[in-house]
Amino acid sequence: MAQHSQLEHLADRLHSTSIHLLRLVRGQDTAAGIGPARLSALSVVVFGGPISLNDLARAEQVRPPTMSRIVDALEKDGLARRRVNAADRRAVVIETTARGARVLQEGRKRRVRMLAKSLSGLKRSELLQVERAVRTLQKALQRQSEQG
Amino acid sequence: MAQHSQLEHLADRLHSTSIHLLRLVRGQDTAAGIGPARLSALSVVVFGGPISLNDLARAEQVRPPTMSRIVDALEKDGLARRRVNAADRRAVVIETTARGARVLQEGRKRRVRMLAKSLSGLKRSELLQVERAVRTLQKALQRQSEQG
DNA sequence: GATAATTAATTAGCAAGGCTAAGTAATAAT
DNA sequence: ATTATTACTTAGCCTTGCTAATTAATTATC
Repeated sequence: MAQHSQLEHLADRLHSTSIHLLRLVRGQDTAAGIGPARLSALSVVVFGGPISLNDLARAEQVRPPTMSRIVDALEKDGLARRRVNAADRRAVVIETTARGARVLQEGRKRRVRMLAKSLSGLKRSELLQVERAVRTLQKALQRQSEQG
Repeated sequence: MAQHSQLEHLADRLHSTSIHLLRLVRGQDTAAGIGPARLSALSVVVFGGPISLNDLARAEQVRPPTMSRIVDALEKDGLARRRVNAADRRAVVIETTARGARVLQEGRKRRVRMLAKSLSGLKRSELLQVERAVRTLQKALQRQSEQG
């Protein structure tokens, strides 16, 4: 019972902390003229290389129509481009442009500057603690999304 | 230099972990017929008690018009109600209803069940580690949003 | 006490980003 | 050859963010 209630409380705080963290960086992202969904998708393409629309949607945990529109916007802004997959002409391959890679890095910089301001008050030991916890969480979340 | 790059990496992972965590619970929230913004605002009212619209907007880090519409939706669903502040008749006081408190608890349960599944693979020591990190982060984020 | 300035909330209207359902085109299977 | 499946897009809905402009109440000033 104490176990359950503690876990519930932790889940609540995790949720609320995530919400507030994202609201904090939101201003920076939109200042770049690129929203979080676009930035996140672009990041997958830049770091992971060319990828099909379906795979990108899966990676971002959104439905294909949603990703299709996000890619529309990225293309319109010259941050990514579609290419037909020659081997399977139903499929498209999404790849970044030089501009896309540059904008992504700038977005990261802005974001990290904002978060760094928040984290700068923390002691070295606290930073390490957060780092370890993030690694733990990522592992747990990934396991979850793989299973379903 | 190593410092900066480490901090940048941590910020990136914090950001991405937050996004993925929220996407994970999103399905559960919308299953309750209540979106994340409404749930979060309702939670402030339920746990913090009656509050003015402006203060609620500030607490949720959104603009008053955004909050006004969120409260509209909560009212329409019978989860909260507006009351005129007798002392200052420009202001409204938002308070929860019995149904609001109940729905919030149900939402929490659904969410915690989902997160618990993710966290259930963690050792007790890892849970404590995450708990400490969350507390640290909350402190840091709060300080940030107070300063601006 | 009347007028002006400020404050609290709302309304109107836009954009991003989530969804489902339905359509099109290409490939795979029968 | 026909049928089924697959990849993606289009159309249309909802939520949630914003700014600008409006309304109503309070506070400050003359």
